[in-house]
Amino acid sequence: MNLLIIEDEIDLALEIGEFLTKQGFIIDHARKRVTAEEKIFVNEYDFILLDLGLPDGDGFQVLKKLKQLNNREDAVIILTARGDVDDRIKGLEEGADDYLAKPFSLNELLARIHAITRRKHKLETNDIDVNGFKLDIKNRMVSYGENRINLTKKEFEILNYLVLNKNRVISRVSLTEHVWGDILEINSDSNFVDVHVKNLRKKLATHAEISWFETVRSIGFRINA
Amino acid sequence: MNLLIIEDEIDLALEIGEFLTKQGFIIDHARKRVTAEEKIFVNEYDFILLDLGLPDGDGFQVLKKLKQLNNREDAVIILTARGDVDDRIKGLEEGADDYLAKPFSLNELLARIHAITRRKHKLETNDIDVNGFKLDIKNRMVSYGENRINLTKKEFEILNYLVLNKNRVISRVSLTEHVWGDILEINSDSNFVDVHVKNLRKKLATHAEISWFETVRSIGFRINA
DNA sequence: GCAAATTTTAAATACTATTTACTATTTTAA
DNA sequence: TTAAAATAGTAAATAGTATTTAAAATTTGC
Repeated sequence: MNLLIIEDEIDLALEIGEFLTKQGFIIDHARKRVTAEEKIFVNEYDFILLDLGLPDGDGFQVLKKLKQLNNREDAVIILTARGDVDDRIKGLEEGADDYLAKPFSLNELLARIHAITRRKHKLETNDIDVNGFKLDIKNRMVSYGENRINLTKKEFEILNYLVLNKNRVISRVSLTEHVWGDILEINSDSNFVDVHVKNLRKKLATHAEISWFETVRSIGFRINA
Repeated sequence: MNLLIIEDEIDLALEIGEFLTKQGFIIDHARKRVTAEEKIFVNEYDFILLDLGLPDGDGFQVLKKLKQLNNREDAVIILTARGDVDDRIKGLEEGADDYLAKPFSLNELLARIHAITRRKHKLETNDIDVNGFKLDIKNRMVSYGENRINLTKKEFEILNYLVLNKNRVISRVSLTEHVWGDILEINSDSNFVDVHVKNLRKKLATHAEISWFETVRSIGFRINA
């Protein structure tokens, strides 16, 4: 999953970034309103952490611009100063998914992210069952019955993203965007996505039949469940 | 569906072209006003992406010329610089179907294209029912009841174009234009249209009776629904 | 700083879609 | 009724895309 931090306090942004990178997230960072907007127009994010007080404008402006775009599912978490109740209310009214009062613990942030994922995909728990395979999104573990399947970070991220978007064709571009980050910086005439998909499939296939993990020719992949 | 990109930034045009080609679109490209106009006179497009700032003139001129032609249903999406509100309004007044502010994400473009298709054909959703067969235009999937039907790109495009123009006879030339692109570059004494229609019919017919998929002798095909 | 694990690149192979070329069948109209 | 035209069907050649493998580069964990 990819995440954009819109925050001018660089130390804070770096701290969050480092923590979430360890959790397998792909982090992008904008310090100013304009850069944030540029990034949002071009890339799609699973999560956006939005600080309201930016040097060149108001976080709400960014939120408004985002909401004008079509077909976007970026989840927005607003970062406010503690006690600033009005901002929180306004944020939620403008379509943010959650807010977090500064200072907050990184674990709290992570908990919110998982909560939003559950809500967005209508999950009861942090576990998802896909044709007998169990994905534990919180602990980033995959198993089939009693057998643990050791996936690398990229393999897990691919599976995770496809599973959360099951029954939809996910293009290679979109998969790249969410698992590797900013498309503009990626060498697109390589086949690294396919190689990882191959390795992932091989690991899964040792446990069961995986015809539900389809390739959609010339577009991308789809997991049927 | 075919689409003409009128845009002088070659990198942008190529990026859009590559993305939409993967989605099954047939792409044509003009960098200058004059070439764009020539192409419009010769071919009919499902969609035209029109950048306003062209090296040899104004995009509005192209739009005006297009609107003077009769019996045309090309949908026009104007590309403007973000913030240029006057141009958007003028564009819509001059008969454009939508506008898109640069820079934009490719998914946003695709969303607009689908929205226009729905509007143009008065569809409530992205699904069309044709005598029991279900076409999901967004995911490019066809099914009959619970059964998925795997169509190749060309097969899907043929069905899609005929279905969107149901109850009208579509000539081989017109079908060729919209599914294969620029007629001038196509070998017209070949029978590839018929071969694909044959293959498509065969796949559909395994699920149900398809007498509604008619051949109109010496002209083309018609889907009755 | 080294060894192991992971990611990326690159090239070969396998597979699927598209087009061509040809034959068989159907339709039309003299 | 029959010959010409149009369409339907088949199979092989070509083009395009996906999969697999292996090795190089990079990152991670001790």
